[in-house]
Amino acid sequence: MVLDETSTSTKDVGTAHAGLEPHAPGRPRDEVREQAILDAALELVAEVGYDCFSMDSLAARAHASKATIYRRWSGKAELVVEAVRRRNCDDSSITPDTGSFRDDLLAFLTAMIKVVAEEDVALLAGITRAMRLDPDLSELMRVQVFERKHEETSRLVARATSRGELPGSADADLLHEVVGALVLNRLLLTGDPIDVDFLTHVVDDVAMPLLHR
Amino acid sequence: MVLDETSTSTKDVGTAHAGLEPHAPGRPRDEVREQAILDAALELVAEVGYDCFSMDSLAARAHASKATIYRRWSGKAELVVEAVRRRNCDDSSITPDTGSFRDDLLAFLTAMIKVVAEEDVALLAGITRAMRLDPDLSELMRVQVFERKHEETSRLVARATSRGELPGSADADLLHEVVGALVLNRLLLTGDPIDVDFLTHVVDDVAMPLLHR
Amino acid sequence: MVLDETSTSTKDVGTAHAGLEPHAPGRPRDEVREQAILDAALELVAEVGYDCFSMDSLAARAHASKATIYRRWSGKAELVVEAVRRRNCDDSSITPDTGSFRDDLLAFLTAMIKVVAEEDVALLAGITRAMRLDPDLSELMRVQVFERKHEETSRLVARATSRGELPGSADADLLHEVVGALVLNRLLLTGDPIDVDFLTHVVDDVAMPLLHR
Amino acid sequence: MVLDETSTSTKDVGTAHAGLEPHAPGRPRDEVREQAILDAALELVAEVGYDCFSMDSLAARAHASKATIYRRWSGKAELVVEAVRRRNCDDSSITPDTGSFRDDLLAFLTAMIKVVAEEDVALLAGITRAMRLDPDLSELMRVQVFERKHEETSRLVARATSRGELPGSADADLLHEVVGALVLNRLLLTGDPIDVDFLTHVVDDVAMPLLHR
DNA sequence: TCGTAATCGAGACGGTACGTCCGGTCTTCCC
DNA sequence: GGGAAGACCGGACGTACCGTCTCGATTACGA
Repeated sequence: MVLDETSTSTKDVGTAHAGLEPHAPGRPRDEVREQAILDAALELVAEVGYDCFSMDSLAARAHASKATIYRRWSGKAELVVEAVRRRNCDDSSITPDTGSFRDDLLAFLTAMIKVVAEEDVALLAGITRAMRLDPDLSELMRVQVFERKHEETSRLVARATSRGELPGSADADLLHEVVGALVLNRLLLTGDPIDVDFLTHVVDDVAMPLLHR
Repeated sequence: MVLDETSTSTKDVGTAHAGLEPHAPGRPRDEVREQAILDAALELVAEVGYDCFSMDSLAARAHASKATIYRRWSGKAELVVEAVRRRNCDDSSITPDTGSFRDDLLAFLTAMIKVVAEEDVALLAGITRAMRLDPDLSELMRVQVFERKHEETSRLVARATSRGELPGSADADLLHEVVGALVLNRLLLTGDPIDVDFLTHVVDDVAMPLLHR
Repeated sequence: MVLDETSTSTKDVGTAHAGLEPHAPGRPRDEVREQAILDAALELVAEVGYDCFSMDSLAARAHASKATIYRRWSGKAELVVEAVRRRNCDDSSITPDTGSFRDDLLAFLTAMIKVVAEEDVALLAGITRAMRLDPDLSELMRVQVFERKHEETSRLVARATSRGELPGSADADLLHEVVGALVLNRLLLTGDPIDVDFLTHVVDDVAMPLLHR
Repeated sequence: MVLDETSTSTKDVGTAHAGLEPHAPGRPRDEVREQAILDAALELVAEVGYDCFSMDSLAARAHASKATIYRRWSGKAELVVEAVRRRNCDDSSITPDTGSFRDDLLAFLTAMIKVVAEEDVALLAGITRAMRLDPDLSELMRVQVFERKHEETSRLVARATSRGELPGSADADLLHEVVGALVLNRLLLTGDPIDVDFLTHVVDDVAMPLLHR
C-alpha cells in the first residue's frame, strides 16, 4: 500500500518496495491502530501543546501501548508531523455563488471559520514554537491551515472579475494574505471570537476597499 | 511612582502605604537578583519556549539559587508573567516627521521592526500556548507587543489628516489592526523575513489604499 | 541456601515461594544494574567516606538513574549496608594452628584486623547513626563486621579445650564479646592504632585470664 | 590578635586570665546568648538527635541569629561538643561503700548507666563520624563520656585492695578499659539494653575474674 | 556626648543534596 | 505482530540545610 510510504515518513527504510510483496511474516499491522494514534496525537497537541504532550498520555488516549507507537515512528516529532500531514481534509466546501462577490466572500469565510475554528487554532497555538525550530513543520502547517484556501479565494475573485464586479487589478493573493492575517491575529493574539460581525468587518472594511483599488 | 504599583504585582500585600514604611527586619531582598532572574527568564522563554524551560536552567543562567527564586514566586507561571510585565519598555521611538505620511509610516514601521524583531517573536512563539490557557497573560502580551504602537499610529494618522494628506475618514484603528496582523502573520506563520520590501508592500499595497477610502 | 533469604533483606515480599513463581508482569529488574550500583557504592564509600557520598554521584558513577536506585533501596543507609553485606566475603582466613592456643588466637586476631581495618571502621563510623534508627540495619552491620568471627573463635576454643589447653569452662562466647568490644572501643572511641602490641595486650591481659576461669 | 583567641572557642573557655586584658574594641559578646544557644543545642540533640537537628532550628529555638552562632563555633560538631562539655556535670555520684567490692562496683555501674544512658548514647552515635575527622573532638568526647569514671573506678579498686578484697595485682586501668568497652559495645553495636542483668554479667563474668588475676 | 566598633536578631544569598516524579525508550511477558 | 506492564536513563521538580553576608538596631567603651 502507498500508505506505508507515507506512514514510515522521511527515513523510510524502504520495506514495501513493490506491491506484490509475498506478505510479511507474522501478524500484519493494524491500520486502525495507526489512525487512532494519529487522531489522538492531534487532539493532544491541540489540548496541551506540542512540548507538553507525552507519549504516555498519547498511548493512554489511543488505547495503544507505547511499544506499538515506537514500532511505527521514531519519536514525537515524526509522529506529530505525520499526524498533521494526514489530517482529514474534507474540503467539501463548495464555493458559494450568490451572485454578489461580497456575499460570496462572506459565505466562504463563514464556512471556512467553521472548519478552522477551535480545532485548528489550538493545534496552531500548540505547535507554534515547534514550528520555529522545524521549517518543514512550519511549511506543512501553513499549507495545511491556510494555503488550501488560497486557490478557492482566487476562484472567487476570478469569477467576480469576469462578471465585471471587480476591476481587473483585483489582487487575489493580496486578499488571501490580508484576510488570513486578520484571522490569525484574532486567533492567536487577541483571542476575540471570530463571528459574523468580525467577518463582515473584514469584508466591508478591508477586503472590498482593497480589491476596488 | 506607578512603577512600584505594577512591580509588586499580584501578591502585593499593600505594605508600601506611604514611603516611610517602618522597614522589614532582616536583610532586604536584592532587587538586582530579582531583575537578573526576570531577565534570564525572558531569555529562556525566547530560546526554548515556556514549556521547555526549567527552573534549574533559570537558576544557572541567573547565577541565583533556586531558593532565591522560589522565595519570590510560587512557580514558573507566576514568574514568567511578571517577567513579561516588567520588560524594559524603552519606547523612545520618536514619531518621525518627513513631511509625507507614507514616508512617516514607513519609517515608523522600520523602527518598530527593529524593536519587535527576533527578541519578541521568539518570546511570542514560546508563550503562545501559555497565552491560550491564561487570558491575563494573553492580554498582557498583546498590550506589551502590539498595543503600544497603537497610540503612535493614531498620532501619525491625525497629523496627516490635519495636513490634508489623508481624508477625514482615515481610520487609524483599522490601520493598526491590519498592519499588526500582517506583521504577526509573517512572524509566526510564514517565517518570511520582515524587511524593507515587505514593509513597502504593506504600506503601498494595503495601508495607503485603506486609508484613502 | 538460606543466604538468599538474608540477602533480600528487610523488604523481601516473599515472592520466591517455590521456583515456579507465576512470574511478575513487565520487564524484570536488571541484576547487572543492581550489582553495578552496589559496586559503585563501595568504591565511593572507600573514596570519599559514607557521609560525603551523594546519591547523585552514585547515580553518575554507576551510570544509573536515581529512580533505579530508589526503586530498590529506600535510602543511602540501606543501600550501603547491602553493598557491604554482598561484598565478596573471602573469609578464606584459615584458622591457624600453631599448637599453642595463645599463638593461634593472636594469629587469628592479627589476620582479622587486616580485613576489618580502615575499610570497615570508616563505614561503621559513618553508619553508626543510621544504625540507631534502624534495628535491622544495626543487626546486619553487626553480623557483617563481627559475627562472622564468632564461629571461628568457637572453633579455636573448642580445639584448645579438646587438647586440654583450656579448661572445659572456657567460654567462647564471652571471649568473642570481650575481644570484639575492646577492638570496637579502639576503633570508634579512642582512635588508637590496632597493632600487635594492642592485640598482645588483649590476648595476655584479658582473653587468657578469662578463659582460664 | 585577641580575636583569634576568642574565635577559636572550643578549647579555651577561660580567656579572662587576669582582668587586665587590654579589652577588645566594640560591643562585647553576650555570655547569656552563648549559654542560651548551648542549652538549646542540648535540648535539640536530646529531642531529635544529633543529625536531625539543624542550625536553623537551633537559631530559632535559642532566639539567636545564625551569625551569632557561627561567630562562636565553626559548625555543628564543635558546637555540640562544647555544649556537652559545659553541661552541668553533677558528678555527685558518691562512690558507694557496701563493704563488698563486687556490690560497690555493681552499684557504681548502675548509677553510671543512669547518667550515660540514652542522652549520651544518641550524641555518641551522632557524633561518631565527626570524631573520626577531628581527633580533638574525639578526645573530648571520650573524656566527657568515659574518662570521668576512670578516677572513681581507681578509687573503688584501691579501697578493695587495701581491704584485702582484691590482690595487689588488680589493675584498675584494665578494669576501666574492659568495662567501658563492653558498655560501648552494647550502646553502639548491638543495641541491647543496658540493664541489671547485663551489668551483673559484666561484673561477675568479666570484671571479677580479671581483677583476681 | 559623642564616635567608633563590634555585637545583636532577622533573614536573603549561592550551593548542594535530597527523594519524587515524569518523559521517552526498551524489554519482558502472554495472546 | 499486538497489548500490558514495568524497568531503564535522564533530568526537572520543590524542599531543606548549609555557611556566608547584609541589613538596621543596640551596646559598650574611649575621645
